[in-house]
Amino acid sequence: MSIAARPAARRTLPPYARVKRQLKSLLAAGRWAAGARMPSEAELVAEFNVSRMTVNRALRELQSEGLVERVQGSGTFAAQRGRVSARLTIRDPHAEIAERGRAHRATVHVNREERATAVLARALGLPAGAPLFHTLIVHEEDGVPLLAEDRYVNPATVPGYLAVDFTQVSPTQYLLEQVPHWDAEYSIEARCPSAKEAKLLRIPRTEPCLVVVRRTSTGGVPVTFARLVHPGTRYQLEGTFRS
Amino acid sequence: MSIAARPAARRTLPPYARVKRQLKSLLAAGRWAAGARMPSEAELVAEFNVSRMTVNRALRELQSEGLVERVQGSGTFAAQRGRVSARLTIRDPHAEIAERGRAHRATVHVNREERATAVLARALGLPAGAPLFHTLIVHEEDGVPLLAEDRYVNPATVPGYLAVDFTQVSPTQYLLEQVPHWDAEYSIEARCPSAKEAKLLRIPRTEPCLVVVRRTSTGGVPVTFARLVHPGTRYQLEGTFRS
DNA sequence: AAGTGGTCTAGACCACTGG
DNA sequence: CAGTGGTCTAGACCACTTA
Repeated sequence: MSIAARPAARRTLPPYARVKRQLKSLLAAGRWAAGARMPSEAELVAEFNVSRMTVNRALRELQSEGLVERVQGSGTFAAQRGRVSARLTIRDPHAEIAERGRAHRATVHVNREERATAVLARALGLPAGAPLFHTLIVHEEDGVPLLAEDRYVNPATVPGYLAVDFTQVSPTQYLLEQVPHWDAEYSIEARCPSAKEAKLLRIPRTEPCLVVVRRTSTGGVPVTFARLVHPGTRYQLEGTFRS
Repeated sequence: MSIAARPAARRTLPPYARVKRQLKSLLAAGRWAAGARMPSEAELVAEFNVSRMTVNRALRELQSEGLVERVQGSGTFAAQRGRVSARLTIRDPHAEIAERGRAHRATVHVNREERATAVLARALGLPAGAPLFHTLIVHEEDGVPLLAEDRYVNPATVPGYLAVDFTQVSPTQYLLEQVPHWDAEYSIEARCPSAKEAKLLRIPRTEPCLVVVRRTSTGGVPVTFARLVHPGTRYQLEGTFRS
């Protein structure tokens, strides 16, 4: 046998991956219009000669990547085209800084109960004027401010929130422990900081910041609404994806 | 039977979800240190009285959410704590704008072959001075610039790239069709635009921009290196996640 | 009622890791 | 070598949608 036969390439793709790859190619090539119905699991079973669990896995993963939508009892549908789903990892600031071997310090600027303004009430699904918890914490790495974390919390879901010592435990970490299962929506944008934020972060008002606005809920009940402001020169989000 | 028994709550969670939830809670509570070994599939099978496929699914999903790492032949290990995995959807600008019912226009400012600088050569895994394709395209929505897309492409992977009419087909769309299976790394940061970018986007140099830098490869071969600059006031990224 | 996806199972074979 | 994860299968039951 020639030693040059197969340098280091992987053998054959496993069946579920082959199904996935084929469907991905067809989706990318526009085989189905957005929203159009795709072959059923049974049809794919016949076409690829694999078991239903195998095509099911392929389709489930395509769904989790946002490439198809599936509706029980109805079918599998092509998602909007030209869409790439990426995974973004959001770290707890304390853990992230500690991992780099730097010193993390959190300064608590606000930690109190307030009454919900109309906007906040809507974001947290509470009546206007309802009590809610508010914290404003600045995280520093080796004395350099990296993040201003302005957060509102629904008291009903995390009653002990205000009693936590946030110089020791970050809100993210505490909330992850208290409410392990979330749904969230977030948006990321570039903005100049408000005057207050600039002062807290000790940057000029003209310095671009990465602003992450996040709203989380658990089982349909809103939990927290947070605005995370990172100085653009000191911080960036990173991620990977596969398509 | 009382009709008030169960208003609208969902029934019992399916077994794989219960396994997942339990492990998530324990992970969040710090039951295993980062990198520590977690119970094997066989142990979880015994503990939860489910089949191996069921715990396998739970663990696979936790892995895809970045909460555990799995090594064949070795075991399942807790990932770093305080980590939340989010899904970010990156849309093709043409499709995104069209979907809003707005007019999309792409202006091609650069479309040529160039020689790789040292930095670009490294990013694309080419020797310095190697030829590569360069496009610089500005996307407008109803006449307002939304994105400056500065992209370098490895000619070996997409030889026909320069011949495409990018006023009709966006690079993203074309590349998705040509190279359906990617790996990518990206970073997101807030920056002021360069003088050239400010001019292209018709914004002041002081306006914060969301800058996405993305490097993609297929099967280990680099394909493209892109810098996407969005005016902060006109664009934001959005996403969802579940934990 | 028929079709579709959601899920579970019991057993199986393989590849890889570790001692 | 034993233990671990990676994957497949054939059949099953259920819930939901559609007609």
